[in-house]
Order: sequence, then C-alpha cells, then structure tokens
Amino acid sequence: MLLEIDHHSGVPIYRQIMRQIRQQIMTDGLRHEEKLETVRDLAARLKVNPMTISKAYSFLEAEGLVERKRGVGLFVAKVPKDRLDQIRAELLSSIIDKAAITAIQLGVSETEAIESLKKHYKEYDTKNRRQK
Amino acid sequence: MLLEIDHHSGVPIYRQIMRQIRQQIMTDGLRHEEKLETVRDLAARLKVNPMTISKAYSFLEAEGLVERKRGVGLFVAKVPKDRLDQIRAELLSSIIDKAAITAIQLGVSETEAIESLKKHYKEYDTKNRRQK
Amino acid sequence: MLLEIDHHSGVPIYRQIMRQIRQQIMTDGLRHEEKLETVRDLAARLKVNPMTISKAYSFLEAEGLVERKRGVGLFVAKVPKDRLDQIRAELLSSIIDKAAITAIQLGVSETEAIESLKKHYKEYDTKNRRQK
Amino acid sequence: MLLEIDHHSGVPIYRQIMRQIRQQIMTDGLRHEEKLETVRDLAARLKVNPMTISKAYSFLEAEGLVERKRGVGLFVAKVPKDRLDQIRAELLSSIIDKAAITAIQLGVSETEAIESLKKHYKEYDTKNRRQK
DNA sequence: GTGGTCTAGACCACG
DNA sequence: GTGGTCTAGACCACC
Repeated sequence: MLLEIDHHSGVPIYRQIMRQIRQQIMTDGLRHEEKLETVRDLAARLKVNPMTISKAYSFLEAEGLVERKRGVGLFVAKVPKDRLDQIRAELLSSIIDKAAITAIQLGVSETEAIESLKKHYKEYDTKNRRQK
Repeated sequence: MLLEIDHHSGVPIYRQIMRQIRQQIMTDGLRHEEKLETVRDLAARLKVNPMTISKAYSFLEAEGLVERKRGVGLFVAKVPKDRLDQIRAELLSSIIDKAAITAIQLGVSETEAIESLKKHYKEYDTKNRRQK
Repeated sequence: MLLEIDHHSGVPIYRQIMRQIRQQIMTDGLRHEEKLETVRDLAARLKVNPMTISKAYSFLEAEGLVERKRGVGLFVAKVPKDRLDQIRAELLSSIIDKAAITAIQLGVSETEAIESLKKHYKEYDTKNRRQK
Repeated sequence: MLLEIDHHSGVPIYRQIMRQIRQQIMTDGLRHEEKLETVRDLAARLKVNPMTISKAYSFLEAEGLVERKRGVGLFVAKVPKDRLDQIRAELLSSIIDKAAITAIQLGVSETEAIESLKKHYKEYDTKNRRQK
C-alpha cells in the first residue's frame, strides 16, 4: 500500500493516513476483505509512532470502512455501494466548498474558478497518461 | 471591517483573523495606509482576549502586510500590486489544486466537479444576497 | 545551548532569544536538523514563562529558520548555505554602516574608529578567555 | 535645522530627534546659544505629536546640552569642550561596541570587521565629496 | 490613547 | 511527552 507522509504540511499525520486509506478504498486500490498492514509494520515503514497508526485505524473503524477481526488483524469492510457513494459525495462537497469559499473571498469569478479547475484537471490527466 | 469568528472550527482564532484581514487586503476591502481597528476595540467587538488580536497583528506585521506607527495604531502596509496579484494567484492555484486532486482520486469526472463548484458558488450567492 | 538573558536591557526577552538562536544557526553552533531545547526545559532553565519561549520559537518558525515536528519537538530548519551567508553579510554590513555613519558625523577619523573597534575586540577576547 | 524621522525603524521618535540634535551640536551644525525651534513649530513641521518633541527637549536639557530660558525658548547650552569630547567618546564607544559584539557573534574576524569599516568610510567619503 | 510584554494557569491536539 | 491556544490581569513605553 502506497502511503506518503508530509511532516511539514500542518495536517495531523493520523489524518493524512486516514485520508489516503479512505481514498484507496474508494478507488478500489484496497479491495473489500483485504487485510491491512499491522500497526507495528506500518509504523516502522512510515517511521511514525505506532499510536499514530492505531489512532488512524480506530477512526476508520468508527467510520465503518474497516473491521477488526480479533487476533487476526484489520480488514477493509464490506461497504454497501450506497454508503460509498455517500462518502464520496461528502468528501467532494467539502473540498469543493473550501475551494469555492476561498475563491469567492479572493474576488475570483465563477468563470475564472472553473477555468482554473479545468486547467488542473488537464494537468493531472497529462501526467497520468505519461505514467501509463 | 467585517470579521467573523467560528469558535468551534478548531482553527485558532488568531489565524482566522489573519486569514480574513489578509483577504480583505487582497481584495482591497482594506486599502493601503488605512488604519486598522485598535487591538482593544477589535477584542471587545469579537469578545476575545486582546492578546489574541495582538498575536494576529504581530504575525501580519512579520509578513509585511501591516505596519505599526508607534502610539498611533496599526496600518495596512504599502504592498506593490504585483506582489498582491502574485499572492492571490498562488492561493487560488493551491486550493483548486487540492480540490482537483481529491476529486480525481475519488473518480469524479471533470463535469461533475464543475457542477459541484457552480452549485457552491450559487449557494454562497444566495446567502450573500439574503444578508444584504 | 548557551543563552543569556538580560532582564534589564529593555530588549524583549523573546527577541533576545530569537537573536541568539538565529546567530547560533548562522555560526553553525546549531546545526541543520538539530533538535532545539523543549519549550518547557528552556523556560525552566532561563526562569521565564513558557509562553515567552514559545513566542520566540513561533516567530523563528515564521522566518523559516525552525521547523516543527508535531508531538516531537522543534528542529533547526534546512537553510541553504548561500542564504545563510547572505543573511550574515547583510547583518554585518548594516551594523557597521550605522557605526560608520555615527562616527563620521561625530567627526571621528577612520584611524580612531579602527582603534576603537580593535579595543572592543580585545575586550571581548579577554572576557571570553576568562570564561573558558 | 535638518531633521528626519523614520517611522518604521522601531527607534522611538523622541530618541531619533535627540540623536540628531545631539550630533548637530557636536559637529557645530547648531552653535552655542543658538535658539532651537519651538516645540509647536517643530511638531508641525515633522508631523509629530508635540509631546514627542517636548520629551526630546526635556531629555536633552537633563543631559545639559540645552537650556530653557523662561518665556523665551530653548537654546543650545554652552558646553565645555571637555564635556563635548566625553560625550563624543561615549557615543562612539557605544555604537562601536554594538557593532563589535554583533560581528564577533557572527563569527567575523577582527581583520574582516576592520576591512568592512574602512569600506564604509570610503563610501561615505566619496558620497560626501560629490556633494561638495 | 496606542500597542507590547510578561506571567500564571488552564485546556487541547498530537504522537 | 511535545507544542499551541486562550484567558485575565498587570505593567511598560510611546505618542
């Protein structure tokens, strides 16, 4: 599982981990029933305090995206497609909301904002194709 | 000067203040050389401790956006328009970039993302008109 | 880390701390990535309030000389050597410039000024050796 | 009398005024028994609070450089040459002291410091001759 | 009147 | 354990 930590971003590490795991579940990078790395292993790999991993896992469990099997480990939960769609919509809305508020407060017009968004989509597209 | 504090957002009050003042300077809501509200007045109005306001002002001063005149008060600094435009562009690009990456990773199409952005713009518009 | 506070100098304590840490970074007394004393430890040692230390650290962080690692502590930031040299040269030039202007305005000859400078160097040298 | 105020230097305005008047007395820009501008006039000219001028004058009086003649105004005092030399030496020593301390703490060698001082002397010399 | 500094003490988030 | 935030209240320098 690919996970990257940015120590200088100001975003709590456990939230960075949560976000990345969540997205990998959304996009089927992590499949239903798949076993997650143990807290210890992941902590060692990311050079991070084990409690931090544990915290991220606990929250994901509370969200219902992950299930503990006692003595065995943590697994990606079976999540109904409805629920996935709902989460996806919430995530999208919240991030777009933030962007819109900032843009509006900066005095950026709707048209400009959309242009900027399209531009970033294209950039990502290009990068992605190159990688493939 | 319009300033709103959200005590439950988790974002430190002094940072909320910094962000809002910065943005008002960006959008010419606050003009060069204009006097800022006094620490005590603003503190009383927002019902927070004067030191919290002072902290926000101090950091803005360190950023070069605000200048002291001793015994008189604080004033918006002269910042070249080029520099302002540069900062504005950076802020917009960074926030749209984040939104775009998240959207793409969630498997959201460009069209959907734009629709969502438009929706948020409309919502803000509606809210704004009601206030007026 | 050697730090000395003069409570009677009129210079704010947090600025005295900032200046001394800045200079130790300049002169490699503090190396890149080195951990700084914790806020509480330094506060206890210097017998000042922890917030005073925290304030100094915060401003140094805003200057980019110091970085936080959450829950771990504060570290000297990676600053390119070029940049350090540049800052050092600016500091030296500005202080010598002030001294030269004052001396000239007082009608002090170049020779006299140099003599005075040498004297102060010697005094400092002597004091320093005694301490060792 | 030429006086320049820098509102952004951090140095208290009344001290800026004191320093400049003191130096003009030292260098005979202001002669013994010469009448100083009234508090009001100077305040109006420098666009500064009259109390600030008054404060500067009071301190200069306390230093013995200036004398009040009741109902008439302020005058440059007759200062014995010894006293002038003493003040001049003190001023020189204090400013060179500051420069030396900073230089030493930056790890600048005595030779380098002297070179820098010479350079600044030459620069000033050149500028000065051009003006004449 | 202005802002700045410092303290003591409480509370919180993060690891 | 780490640092960060906020408060209440005192004191100071400057204009």
